[in-house]
Amino acid sequence: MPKVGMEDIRRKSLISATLKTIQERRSIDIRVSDIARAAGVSSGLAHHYFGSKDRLILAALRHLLTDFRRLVLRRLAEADSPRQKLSALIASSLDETQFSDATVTAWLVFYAHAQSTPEARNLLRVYVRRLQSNLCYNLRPLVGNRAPEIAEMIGSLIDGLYLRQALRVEKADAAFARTLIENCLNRFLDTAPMEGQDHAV
Amino acid sequence: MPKVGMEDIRRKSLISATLKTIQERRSIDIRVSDIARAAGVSSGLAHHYFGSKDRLILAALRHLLTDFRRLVLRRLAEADSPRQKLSALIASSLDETQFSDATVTAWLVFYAHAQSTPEARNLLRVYVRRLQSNLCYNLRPLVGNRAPEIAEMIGSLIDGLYLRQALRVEKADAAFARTLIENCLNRFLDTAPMEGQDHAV
DNA sequence: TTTTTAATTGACTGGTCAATCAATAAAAAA
DNA sequence: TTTTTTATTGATTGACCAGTCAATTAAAAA
Repeated sequence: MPKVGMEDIRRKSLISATLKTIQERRSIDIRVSDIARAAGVSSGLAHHYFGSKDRLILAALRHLLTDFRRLVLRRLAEADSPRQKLSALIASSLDETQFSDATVTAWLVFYAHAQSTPEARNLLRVYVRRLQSNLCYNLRPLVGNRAPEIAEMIGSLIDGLYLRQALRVEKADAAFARTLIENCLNRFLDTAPMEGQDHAV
Repeated sequence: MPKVGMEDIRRKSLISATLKTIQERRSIDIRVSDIARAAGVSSGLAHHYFGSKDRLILAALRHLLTDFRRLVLRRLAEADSPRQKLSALIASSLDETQFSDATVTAWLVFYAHAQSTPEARNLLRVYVRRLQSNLCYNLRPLVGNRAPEIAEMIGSLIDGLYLRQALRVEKADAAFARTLIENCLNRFLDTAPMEGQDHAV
């Protein structure tokens, strides 16, 4: 039933069906046929467009990351000062949709998947590094050369809150998580020496 | 070849073979026959003693958790003051062996596995809750009713540092991670009001 | 209209693996 | 010694599933 230009539509719907299936099954151990059914097509078509299950899964990860990046950029654009940009970075990681059960589950599943899949690992590493350098860049005017350490702290806090959110039955509120990080950050800003260092890190 | 009392030996060696296999493959997607080979027995024997792959994997998780708990208790016993106990809790999570590539990988793999396996999830939740209440209990004399918030922060930091360690190629030093958390904690101790609250959390 | 070409299906193949089971071996108990 | 009991194996079964392929449909191009 070929209406030309279906490819793009199918690819997109297969990719979101993949995410949806991973989220519902709470695992990466899913069948291509399930994904295809969720997208309303045959399993053959999934292979036709993506070649293999692995590549389809990578495409889904890439999609998750791109979505997130879009969110970050949008929020960053609305912020003026470094301090506001820091809040924008925190807020985009811990915005209500990102901190939802489905999204958090997907992240965790992909993180684990990346352990045994070099290409997934690289994709995630890029994302981590980008967040890290964003944080660092905006921290520098505020805390000088303690920026890398504090960036690492904030980044770890975000990831840790995700991990714990994934495990919780009664999901925590995204606002709670944001406040927690902001509080922590403020502690370092209030009293932090503008330049000059104390402990090596 | 029955020398009586083999059961205990086999169970133990199958459990550590399971952990080892998960760590080597960096995945929970492993074959019973691989585990058995690593333990030097047939795959039939693994089923004989554990009934199913699932139960063997749960036993491995339980073993990881018990090992960790033993470490925590040992370190706690050596600490006298609440402040020292906090450091003991941090140090046991981020001790050199716990922060090693193999261990960190196993944790991440199990965390993801727990998303789709209720029994694994419960085991991990118990571990998180126990750490949390330990932290909280020892924070209370130092920071009053901000204890829960700060405990959540430290717990999240630990988990986040694990997650990032798992992703890194050049593994970070455990001492670096400990220092980072101690620095953060100190910020809250130095200036924290003994009682009395500011923001709701 | 005829031909080409993109889209799509679902049956099929081949490989993989968890779990079972009947058989065997030898220590321990009688 | 004979019998029982425990330990152990590896071949086998049955289910599952990724990926392939030949066939079909209908839009688009000629």
